[in-house]
Amino acid sequence: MTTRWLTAEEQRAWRAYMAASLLLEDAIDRQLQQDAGMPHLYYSILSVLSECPERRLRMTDLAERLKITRSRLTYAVTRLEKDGMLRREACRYDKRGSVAALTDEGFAVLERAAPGHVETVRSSLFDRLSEEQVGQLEEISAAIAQGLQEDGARAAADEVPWRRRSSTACS
Amino acid sequence: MTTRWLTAEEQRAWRAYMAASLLLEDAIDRQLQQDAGMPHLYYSILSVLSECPERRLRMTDLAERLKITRSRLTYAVTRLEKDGMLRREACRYDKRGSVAALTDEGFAVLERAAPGHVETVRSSLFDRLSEEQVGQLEEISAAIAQGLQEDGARAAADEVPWRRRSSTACS
DNA sequence: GGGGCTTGGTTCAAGTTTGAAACAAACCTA
DNA sequence: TAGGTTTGTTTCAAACTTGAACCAAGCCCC
Repeated sequence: MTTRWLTAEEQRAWRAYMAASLLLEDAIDRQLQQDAGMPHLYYSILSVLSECPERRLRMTDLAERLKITRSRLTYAVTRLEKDGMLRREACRYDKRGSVAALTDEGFAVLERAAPGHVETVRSSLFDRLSEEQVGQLEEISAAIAQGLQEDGARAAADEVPWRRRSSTACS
Repeated sequence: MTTRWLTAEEQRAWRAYMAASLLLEDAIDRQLQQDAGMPHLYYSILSVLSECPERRLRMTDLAERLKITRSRLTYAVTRLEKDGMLRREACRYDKRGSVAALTDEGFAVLERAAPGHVETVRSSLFDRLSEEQVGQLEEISAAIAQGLQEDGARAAADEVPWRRRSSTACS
């Protein structure tokens, strides 16, 4: 199969997207590092926890929500725990499991950092977009994310085909 | 000033965007690591060089095009040079300067890796979007990138106001 | 033409990410 | 119920990124 190269328009879109996503992540990381002393991912961990029932969540679920690897999460949680932002607890149902629980201090830090963070997201992103574009961005992003998650699932299911999920024998 | 929190729609867009950009970068990095033995950024360096006159470019210009810090580039170029993908040359006009020049081997590696890379970009991104959405993505990205670059420039100009760029005395 | 700032680039230490390997608990299934 | 697989998490080494500090070489300007 001969390569389906990118059209001129696709190239422009791809390059613009690359530049934008790099610059945006950079701006946000810098702001949070300045004002909260942690990179964006770490802030997101606290943020997700803060919205969970009882402000706690299993490691795997947390990793899944944030779309990061478990090992990356382990490292981040270790640091956040050292800093007192959260605590690791044993899971009551599954002795293998480990649960990250936001501490009061973690919640306080989050509350203090949130306004600055939102302001950065707003001024870097939403202030530059029309209302219509916000909707477009959501749809585009959702389409991409959905596709890639399916891919991931498919790949996981396919790897090492020996006696795999014997669902209604699909040759 | 009270915080302008994100609306429900903005939150959805923001989360979808975050997920998509993480997943996309991951997918691309994984593919390139597999097939070309280097992460996306390193591939991009070769790619940019390959399109320059004489396949060479000054470090600072390269960093500027890729929107990365000089120090990050230095590290990457050092590795790529070790691997024989490019060579560092002295700049003829400016003795401080250093120029990265793509080697034939680097070019060959790039050519070999390009089809797989394009296929990944296509299947992860463009295959999921309508033609209209490609245009929207470009506009959205361009708006964000432009805004953030201006911010960067403004910040650089503002820092340490003592006797700065004495353009037509503003304030 | 000698300070003093700016620019181009690298270096260094500290922090983060990656992927593979290790472990242990849970889940089959013969 | 023992043995083999899967699942949840951590560990480890190697690779990468960050930001501040550094070193030259250019630039200015009195």
